[in-house]
Amino acid sequence: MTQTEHPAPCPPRNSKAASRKCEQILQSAGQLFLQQGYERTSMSQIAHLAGVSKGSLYNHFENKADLFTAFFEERSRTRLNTLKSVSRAPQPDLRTALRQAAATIITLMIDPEAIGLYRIVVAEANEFPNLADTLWHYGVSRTLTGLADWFAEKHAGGQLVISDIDLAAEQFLTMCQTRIIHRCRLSLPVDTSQNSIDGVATMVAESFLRMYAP
Amino acid sequence: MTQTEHPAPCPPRNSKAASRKCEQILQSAGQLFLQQGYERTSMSQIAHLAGVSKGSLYNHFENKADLFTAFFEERSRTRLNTLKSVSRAPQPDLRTALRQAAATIITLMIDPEAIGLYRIVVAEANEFPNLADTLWHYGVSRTLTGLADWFAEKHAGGQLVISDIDLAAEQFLTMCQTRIIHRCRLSLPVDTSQNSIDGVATMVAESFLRMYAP
Amino acid sequence: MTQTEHPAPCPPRNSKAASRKCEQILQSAGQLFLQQGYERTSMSQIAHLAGVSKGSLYNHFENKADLFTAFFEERSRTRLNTLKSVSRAPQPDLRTALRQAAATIITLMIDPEAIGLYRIVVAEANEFPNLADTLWHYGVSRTLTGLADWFAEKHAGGQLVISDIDLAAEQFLTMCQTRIIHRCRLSLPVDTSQNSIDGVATMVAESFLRMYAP
Amino acid sequence: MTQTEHPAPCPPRNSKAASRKCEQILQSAGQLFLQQGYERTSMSQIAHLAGVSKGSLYNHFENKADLFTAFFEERSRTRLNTLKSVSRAPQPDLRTALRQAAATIITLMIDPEAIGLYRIVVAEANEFPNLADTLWHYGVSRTLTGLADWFAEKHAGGQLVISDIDLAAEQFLTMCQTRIIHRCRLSLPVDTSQNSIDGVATMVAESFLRMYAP
DNA sequence: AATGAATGAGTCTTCATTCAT
DNA sequence: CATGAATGAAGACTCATTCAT
Repeated sequence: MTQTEHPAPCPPRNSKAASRKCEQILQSAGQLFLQQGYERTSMSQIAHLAGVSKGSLYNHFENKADLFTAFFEERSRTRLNTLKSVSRAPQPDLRTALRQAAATIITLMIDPEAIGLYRIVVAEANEFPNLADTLWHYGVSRTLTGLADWFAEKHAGGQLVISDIDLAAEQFLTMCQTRIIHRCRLSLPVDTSQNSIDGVATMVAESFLRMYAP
Repeated sequence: MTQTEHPAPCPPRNSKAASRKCEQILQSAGQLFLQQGYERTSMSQIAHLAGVSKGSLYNHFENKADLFTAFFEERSRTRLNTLKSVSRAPQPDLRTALRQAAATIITLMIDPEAIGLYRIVVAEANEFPNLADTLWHYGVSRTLTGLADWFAEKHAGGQLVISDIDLAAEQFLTMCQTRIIHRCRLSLPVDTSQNSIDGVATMVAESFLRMYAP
Repeated sequence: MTQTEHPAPCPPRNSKAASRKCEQILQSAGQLFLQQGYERTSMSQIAHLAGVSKGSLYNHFENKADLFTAFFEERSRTRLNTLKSVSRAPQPDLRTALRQAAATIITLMIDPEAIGLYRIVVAEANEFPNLADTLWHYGVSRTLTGLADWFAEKHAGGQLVISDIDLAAEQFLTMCQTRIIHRCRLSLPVDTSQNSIDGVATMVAESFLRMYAP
Repeated sequence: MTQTEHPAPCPPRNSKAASRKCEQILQSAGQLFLQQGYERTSMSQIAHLAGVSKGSLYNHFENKADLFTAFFEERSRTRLNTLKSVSRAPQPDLRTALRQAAATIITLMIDPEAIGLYRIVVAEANEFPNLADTLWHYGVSRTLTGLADWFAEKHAGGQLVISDIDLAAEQFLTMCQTRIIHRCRLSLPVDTSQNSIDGVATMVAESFLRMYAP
C-alpha cells in the first residue's frame, strides 16, 4: 500500500500541540513568503524559523505549494477582514463620512502585510491563479459590498444620485488608490504621513460628491 | 578574487552579428521573464530559447540580474513609449477626446506585455527596486506629463477648471484602472471587449468632467 | 540572504550511521585532496569516491572549504601525533639515541601522507592560512618541544652544552631535512632506502654532537 | 589540413613587437601564477592583465600548461641566478665570510618571488614534475656547486677539514633554512628583520665551523 | 598576427522531497 | 508524529579552447 494520506489543511486537529505547531509553521512561512516571495523562500528556512524539522513540514502540508496556499488563505482571512467593516461609520455629515472611509481604506491598504499579500498575488498570478480569488473574496469583495450597501442607502435617502451603484463603489475604491497606495505597491518613495493620507482622502470624497451629489 | 571583464550592456557593439545575437538573447529572455518571472526563469531556458550556448549569455551580460535589468529597461523603453503620445488627439469635442484618451490608456495597459512588466515590478520590488523607477520613468511619468499639459491647455482655454493639474492627471490615470486593468493585473476573469473598455472610458470621461468642468 | 543551518563539524553525532558516513566522506576527501590538491579536487569526485550523493556532502559540511579544513585538521591530528613521541628512546648511548631520533623523524616525514600535508599547507598558504597553524600545532610544535625537553635534560646532565635550547631543537629538526626530505617534498628522485636514511641520520647526530658536546 | 603548428616557446621571434607582447604576457602570467597558483589563475585574467586578447595567448603559447611552464622557466632563470654568485665574497676572515654567505642566502630565499616559486613547485609537484628539475637546475644546483667549490678551496688551504664536500655544502644550505625560511614558506608569522637574519646566519657559521674547523 | 564571441563541459551549491529511525 | 540524513535534479556561473573575421 503505497498510497499516502493527504493531511488535511491543518486546522481540524484534535491534539492541541499539533494545532500549535501548525500555526507556528504557518506563521513562520507567512513571514518569509511575505518578505521574499514564493520562489525565494525555501522549506529549510521555514523549518528553521518555525523551530521544527524539515520533515515535520510534510506531516502537516502536502508540499510547498500547499503550505503556500494555506498560508495565503489564513492570512487573507484574518488580515483582510478588517476591511469589511470600513464605511458605515455613523457620521452625520456625508462628506466627512466619505473622507473617513477613504482614509481608513488607504491606511489599511498600505499596511506592509496588505502590500505583501497584493504583491504575492500579482507575482504568482500565473502559477497560483487561485490566490487572486482568495484575495478578492476576503479583501475586495467585502469592501465593495460594504460600500455599495452604504451608497444604496444614501441613494435611497436622496443624498446621492447613483445609476450604477456597484460601479460607483468600485470607482470609490479605485480612487483611493491614487498616488499613495499605487506607489507603495511599487516600493516607490512616497509620503505616507497622516497628512498625506488625509489629503488624498479629501480629494476622493470631494470628487465623489461632485460626481454623485444631486 | 576572480577578475571578470565587464561586458558593456550590449548595445554599443561594432560587429553586426554580435548585436543581432544580443538582441536575440534579450528577446528570448524577455519572453520568459514576462511569462514566468525572474526566479522561475533559468539561464538555461534563455540560452535554449535564444539558440545560443549557456556560456554565451555571460559574454553579453554579467550575470542573471544584469540580463534581467537590461531586458526590463529595453522593454520599458520600447514598449511603454507608446503611452507618451496618448491624448492630444485633435478632437473638437472635449468629452469625446477624454473618452478616447481613457480608452487608449486602458487598451495599452491591458496589453499582456504591459501587464507582465507591471507584474514584474511588483513581484521584484524588494529585490530590484530600480525596476519601479524605470517603469515610472518610461511609463507613468510620460503619460502623466502628457495629460497634465493637455489639461493645462484646456484650463487656459476655459474648458476645464483645475486647481492642481498634476493631481488631476493622476486622478484621470487612476480612474482608468477601475475594474478592467485592476482585474487584468490579478489575472481575474474580466470582460476586455471594446464595449467593456468603452464603458469604463465613458465613465471616466463623465466623472472627470463632472469634477472639473466649469 | 539565505539562511543555512550550520551542521556541526561532524564528530558530535549521536546516530552511529551518520558518524560512519561522515568519516567515510572525510576519508575519501582526504585521499583526493592529498593526491590532487584543493582546487583540482571536485565535490563530485569526493561524493563519488565516498559513495554518497553530492547533496549529502552539504549535510555534513558547510561547503568545500569547510570540508577541506575538517579533513586537514583530522589528518593532522591523527597522523602527526606520531611525531610527538619521537626521541626519549631509552638509549644508554647519546650518539646512538640522537641517530635513532633523526632516523625516526626522517622516516615519519617522508611518509607520503606527511609529504602530502606539507604540500597542501604550502600550496594553500595564501588561501587557507590556518592550515599552517594546524600543521605547526600538531606536527612541528610537539616535536620541537619533545626535543627541547630531551636536550635540556642532557644539558643538565652535562652531556651537552647548549646555550639556546629551543634553537638547538630547531637546528636538529632542520638538519634532519637535509637531502632526503627536501627532495621528497619536491618529488625529486631520491634514495629513500633505510641505508640512505641512516646515512643522513648519522651525519645529523655527528654534527649535532660536534656542535654541542662539551 | 587540420594540423596546427606548434608556436615556439616564444623567444625566437623576429619581429620586435611580437617579442614585446610575449614578454608582456609572461610577465602578467607570472604575477598571477605566483600570487594565486596555477589552478586559480585563469587565461582571462592573464589576458586582461597583459592587455591582450584571450585569443592572442594561444598565438604565443599552445595552452595554459605551456604558458605556465614557460613562465616558470623564465622566472627561474632570471631570478634564481642571483643565488649563483653567493659566497666567494673576498673576506679575510672565514667566520665572517660564512656568516655573510648565510645571510645572503637567507635574504635571497625569503624574497617573495623565491618563496612563490618554491610554493609553486611544491604545489604542482604531481601535475608538473618538471618544475622541480627547473628549480633545482637554476636555483639549488648552482648554489650548491658554488658553495662546494668554495669549501674545497678552503679545505685545500687547510682552513676546513671536510670529508664529503658535497654533503657539507648541502648541510650549509639546509641549516640556512632554520626558522626564518621554513616559516616564510608556510606563511607563518616570523621576524625577518636584518637582526633576526644575522642571528640565524651567525648560528649557521658557528655550527659549520664547529663541524668542520680543523 | 590579433581579436573576442562562441562553446559546452564542468564547478560549487541549493532545494523540495522522501524515508528509516 | 518527529526527526534529519539522503537524494538527485537543477541552479548560476566559470573556464580553456576554438574560429570566423
